[in-house]
Amino acid sequence: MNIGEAARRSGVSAKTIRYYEGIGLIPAAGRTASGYRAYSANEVETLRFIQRARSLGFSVDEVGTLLELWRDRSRASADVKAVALKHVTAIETKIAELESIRRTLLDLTNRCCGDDHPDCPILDGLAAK
Amino acid sequence: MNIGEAARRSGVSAKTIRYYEGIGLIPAAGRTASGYRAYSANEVETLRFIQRARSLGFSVDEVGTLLELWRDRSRASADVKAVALKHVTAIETKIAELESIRRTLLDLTNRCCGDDHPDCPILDGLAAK
DNA sequence: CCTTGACCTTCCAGTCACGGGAAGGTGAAT
DNA sequence: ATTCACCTTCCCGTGACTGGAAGGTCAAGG
Repeated sequence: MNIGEAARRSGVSAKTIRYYEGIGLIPAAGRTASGYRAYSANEVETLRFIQRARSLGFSVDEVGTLLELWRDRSRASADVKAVALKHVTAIETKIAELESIRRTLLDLTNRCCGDDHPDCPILDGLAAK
Repeated sequence: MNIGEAARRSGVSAKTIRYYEGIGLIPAAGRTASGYRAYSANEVETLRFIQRARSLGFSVDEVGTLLELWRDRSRASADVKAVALKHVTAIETKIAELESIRRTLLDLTNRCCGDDHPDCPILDGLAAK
């Protein structure tokens, strides 16, 4: 299977597959006689794993760790859970930051009448505190 | 006032001030005879404005727009409000994404007992759907 | 047999918003 | 005269890609 087909089946773009190979996240794919990369169903499965992990916000580094655990049959599920829970904490921190920002912005925008006049509590709020 | 002092008073690092000057977000600062950048209280105020806007998650580009509006005495507050509300929408989208991810991850981690055994619903969830 | 078009290859550059660090000049105090 | 903190410009690296150039390959149609 060529890289384009692997990309279609995995949801990871050809460009990104090559990138993952370049940084060592996945081993270098086999090649046809003419130099085209060739992928097996197994490798596509790995790419799908990576795609799902990335879509859950894991960094490429964390995905590397998850891949290792995935391939390691003697892993402890506690190790996987630790990675996932650490990520959950990071996400919750980020959500809290965004909600704080959201509250501040809504407070400012609610106080701004938003008409033709120049007076603007939003700019005032940014200018001084 | 030297750049270091301006940095301390504005909360924007000296490195970042030079960067902002380089990309044209702020006009080039005046210079002393020996080539040091010199800042007035006014310029520090601008930097503080930028710092607050950035800390609310506005992109540097959006900050540029806000700065223009700030300096434009004939602005309509509606224009400012539009920028702010667009940003609020973007933030709310981001929050929704993160909460969706959080729910998925918590669902997976709750089903993973996290002990010495290799069986792991988290990896299974990433591997297939 | 030739061409067309859709593939594939490598490599370089750009994104965003900076931070690190090198190499060298300046200012003020000791 | 020296020390030391400050300043200058310059280029490189970050994360996770995406875009694009220049060129090779493959299968089908004329």
